[in-house]
Amino acid sequence: MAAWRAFLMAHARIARALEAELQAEQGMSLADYEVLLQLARADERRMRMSEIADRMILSRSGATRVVDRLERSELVRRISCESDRRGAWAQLTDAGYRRLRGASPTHLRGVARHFWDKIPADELDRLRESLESVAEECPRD
Amino acid sequence: MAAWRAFLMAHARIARALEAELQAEQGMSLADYEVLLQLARADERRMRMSEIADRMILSRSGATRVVDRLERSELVRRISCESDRRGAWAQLTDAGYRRLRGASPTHLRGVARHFWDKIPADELDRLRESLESVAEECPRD
DNA sequence: GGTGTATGATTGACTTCGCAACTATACCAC
DNA sequence: GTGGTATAGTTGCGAAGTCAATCATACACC
Repeated sequence: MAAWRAFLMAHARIARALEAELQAEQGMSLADYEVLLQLARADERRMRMSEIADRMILSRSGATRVVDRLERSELVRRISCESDRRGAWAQLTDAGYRRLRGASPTHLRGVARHFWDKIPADELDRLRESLESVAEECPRD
Repeated sequence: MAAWRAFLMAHARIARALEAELQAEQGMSLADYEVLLQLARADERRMRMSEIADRMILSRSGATRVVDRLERSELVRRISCESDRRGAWAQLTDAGYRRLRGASPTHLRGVARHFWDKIPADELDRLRESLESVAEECPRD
């Protein structure tokens, strides 16, 4: 049980610290950052709404609202899907890409300081494996 | 970086699953459960508001509101502090204790199924150590 | 003892997110 | 094609949490 509490504790503290740093230095939320990052890595820098929801572990309405916000800041644009007219793509704009690149040093430094650096390298790898298997087998909705 | 993403992923999925199960079977949120649990373990089953905020990694106003909710359900009562009249205790009521005991099997089963059981016992221990050190050294506000 | 600052808790305004309901489109069966 | 069901996304509403401001009390210093 101690491991579980440590897990919750670590998550809460790190997430809060990263959020605060990103907000202070870059005026961006962690959620927004993560979405921009996923989009930047995606093919043609675009993803379907539901894909965003899945990767972010967000409800579908949650995805709608994140993209709403990002679209208002012109970091992302919506493109309706040709092949399935119910669907929509969210695509990273150039401004969005620049914004992401601008913010990433802050984020990477934060993750390093609060997470990587505290964990021995060999343990980091085992930890990744364990957590991946935990996430993998967890009910997907 | 993969370790960090796995960490986020695992947290999001497990927390969501536990929340859903607890809500479905016991009509209780995870946040409320955790507060009741901390209170049950505390001396005289009571804690100061700010202590609750710290342990839950919540803002002070957040703590006020959780206790508001629990007080409305009569699972907790507020007692003004004798020695520092600005302060307040939140104390678990008997009903609150029964509610906690009623809900704990659901929660424990969930943590076991989604977390413990997926991680080899020896790794679980190393993981706890790593995460504790991570949480420990994280800026406390 | 009076003044100034720090601290515990609460409140109001706001943001974010989930659920349930809804719309629009796709797909399947006949 | 028509009807029924499933899926993609959005929207209204409510729940929960934050920040900044506020109030009351404590504490320190002169």
